[in-house]
Formats: sequence, C-alpha cells, structure tokens
Amino acid sequence: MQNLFITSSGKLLADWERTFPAAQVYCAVDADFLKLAKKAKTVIWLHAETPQQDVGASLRKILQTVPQARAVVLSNAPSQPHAFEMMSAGASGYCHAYSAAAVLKEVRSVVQHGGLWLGRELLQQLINVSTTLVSNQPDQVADALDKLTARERDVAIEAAKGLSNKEIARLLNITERTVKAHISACFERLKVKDRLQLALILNDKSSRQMN
Amino acid sequence: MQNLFITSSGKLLADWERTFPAAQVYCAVDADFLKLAKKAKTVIWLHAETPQQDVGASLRKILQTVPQARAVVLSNAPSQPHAFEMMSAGASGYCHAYSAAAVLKEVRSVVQHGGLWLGRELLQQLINVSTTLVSNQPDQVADALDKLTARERDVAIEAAKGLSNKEIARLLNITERTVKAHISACFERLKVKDRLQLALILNDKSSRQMN
DNA sequence: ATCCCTATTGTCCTTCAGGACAATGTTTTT
DNA sequence: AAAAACATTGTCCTGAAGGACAATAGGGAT
Repeated sequence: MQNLFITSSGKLLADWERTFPAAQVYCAVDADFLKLAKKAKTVIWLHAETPQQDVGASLRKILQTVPQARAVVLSNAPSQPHAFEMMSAGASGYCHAYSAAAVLKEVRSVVQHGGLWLGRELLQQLINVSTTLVSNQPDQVADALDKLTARERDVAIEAAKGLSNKEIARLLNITERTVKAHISACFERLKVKDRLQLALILNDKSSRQMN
Repeated sequence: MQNLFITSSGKLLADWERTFPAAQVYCAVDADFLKLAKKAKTVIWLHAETPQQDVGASLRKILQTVPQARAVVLSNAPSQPHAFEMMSAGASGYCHAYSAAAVLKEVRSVVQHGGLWLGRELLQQLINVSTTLVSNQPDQVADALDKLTARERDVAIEAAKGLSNKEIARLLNITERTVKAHISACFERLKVKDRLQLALILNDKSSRQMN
C-alpha cells in the first residue's frame, strides 16, 4: 500500500503528508514515477491545479503505461463537468483537494479495493440527472414500441433513424407499399401524423439503454 | 454505531451477523424499529427481496419518520434502474446483498459519514451516460446550431420540432418559400439531406453508438 | 466602392409521403 | 370453427418537400 501524489502546491503537500505519512510526492509524471506506480495497491493522487501539466494528460499517460493504476483527481474547485471528464478519462475517484483526512482515507480504501469514488453532492446530481434519463424516459419509448406489432416496430425503428420508405423496403425485403402500410398503422397507434413525430417520440429523450 | 437489518431471509441473516456481530434484525418497519432508527450513526440495511413489503415503501416510511436516517438497499439481483429508483427515493447506498464482508464494511463507513455508495459497475455506467449527456451532447447540438445563421437557426429549431414549412412560415411571419430557402441552407451547412435528419441531430439527446 | 453574406421571395418541376379506397393469405384468439 | 388481428401488396390521388435557377435588397468587410 503506497500513495503517490502529484502536485506543485506546498500547502496541500503538508496536509497530505499529515494524512498519509508514507506518501511520496512528485511534481510531474516522469519515468521514476511511472516505475513506482506499477506497484500493487498503489493509489495515485493527482492535483488538478498543477500548472505544469494538464491533469487529463497526466491521467492518460499514467493509464497508458500502468492500466491497472488507481488514480484519484483532487480539485480545488470541484465541478460536475470536470468530474465527469476525469472519471471518463479513467480516474477512480474525484474529490475536493482540501477534503478532511478521514474522507481521504475513505476514498483511499474504496479506490484501492477497485471502487469508484465521487463526492456525495456529485453523486446525488448524477443520480438526479440519470434517473429521469434512464428510468423514466426509456419507459416512454418502450411504451410506444409496445403499442406496435412486431413488424410495425421493425419499420418504425428504421423510419425513426431517418430511412425512407424505399430504403426500409429494401432493408426488410418487402414492398415499399407494405412499408407504407406499416408506417400508417404506426401513425394511428401512436397518434402521430407523420414520420418526423414518430422519430421524435421514438428517439426522444434518448433511446439509449446501456445494457 | 449500530446496524439495523430488515430481511426475511435466514441465509443473509447469518452472513450479516458474521460481518456485524452487533446487528439487530427486523422483518418489517414497525414502531420498535423506527424508534431504534432514530439513534445517531445508525445504518439501516434493507433487503430488496423481502416479500412482505416493498423496499421502496419501507424506505419512504423510514425517511418520513427519520429523515436523517442512512439506508442502504441490498439486492440479490442489482440492476441499474432499480438502483436509481432506490437512490432517488433517498437511499444512501445500493449494493449486492451477497457482497463480501469487507465491502459491506466499506459501504457502512462511507454511508455513515454522509456519503453515497454505488457499486463500481453502476457508477461507471452512470458516468458513461452522464458524460455524453452533460458534457458532450449539448456541445454537438450547439456546434450544429453554431454552423447556422441566426435566421436559419430559428427555422431549423422549429423544423426539428416537427413543424411543417407552412407552420414555420406562419410562426415567423415569412413566406413558405423563404422557409424552404433557409431549410435548404441548413441542409447544406449541416450536411444532411432532409428535415428528419436535421431533427435527429438537433434533438440528439446523445443518440450516438452502442447499438 | 465592390464583394460577400444574409434575408427574402418567385416559379417550375420531381419525388416522396401519406390517405383512400381496396384484396388476400396467415396467425392468433375466442 | 369463427372471428379478430396481422402481414403483405395494389392503384389512384393530393399535398408537401426539396432541388434548379433566379432576383432583389441590406449589412459588413476589404
């Protein structure tokens, strides 16, 4: 179990060394650093406000060389977009640089064991956003699709992608006339008047489900 | 520091008592239970697969009486929608009912200190969704709109809602012909061939790949 | 002052979408 | 077995969409 810090702020340094006495501090991602990072149970702490280098770049560099590395980004001014960016880039955690020692230790524990860490506020926001997105909306799309027969669904889905009747006909090996029939049936069932509205409700509010 | 469990499964009970020897187990949210729940530093563990009562209902009942309560939902078959539902309902954590003792203790620590807990996979999915939603997606739409002139944008936005040229013309007090001109200009600028594609990219609440 | 971009509108024409009548065979439900 | 629902395809017709080829006028930029 080791902790590696990357920062250029002397102030934070002092705090961190109090929290993790055995911590090693670096100013940049160099060869020495990467060598150490390969050790198991290592948690790397990246200070976002390090002027010399972009955190995102540092993060990618580390993960490229040491894919199994666990890195936590510490920010003086945490923000949702930044947190998402860092987590998407492969960070295992994101928290305030001046978090209490107890919090940092908790983060460490969670991250070391393969977990991901986001602060309470960020996580709450994330859940709020995603709830309306993932739970509610797909249901509406699913509801709409459930109102259609199997074949109508096939056609509707393609139409919603922007394909013309002719294209759908070719794709499904049926006549353009048949496509029209199905599409018209879809309009009736879904109470819409043209394919654009159909596309809107079938794509609307994101038709993604990440399963 | 106390742990209260609600379940009707003897199997889980044994596991939990091994992990938290001082735990108290209940079968339902009753008066006795709620009285105990008021104690500080209490973490309540709700087993989702408790037939007598719906977890969501139990959760709401608890939070109504004891708003400061920290509740963790344990599920035999964790799923993203369910997790979101529980977290939205006010749960402080959501994890697999058969999680290792070490994990449960970590969850306990995080939750007790006011944090929220979601498993790594769930959190990762959450981040994937929200990233494209919060950071990337609005950019793509904004990028598209930025390629248009002010007037073209007006027209494009209405067209993307599903309005016909005639309707847009009325709305903007211009001729249908003019609407056509702007729409055609939009097609060129955005490299699309018809209004449906235009609607798709302008409404695109992140409908990128993963198909 | 000239050129480019934008906004506006015209006409003519082709293609596509969608409704109004259909019909026929298959599958499912009652 | 009869009825209802579904899948398939036809023709005719209207209206909307979108391209071709223009013209006019205003606002900035060089």
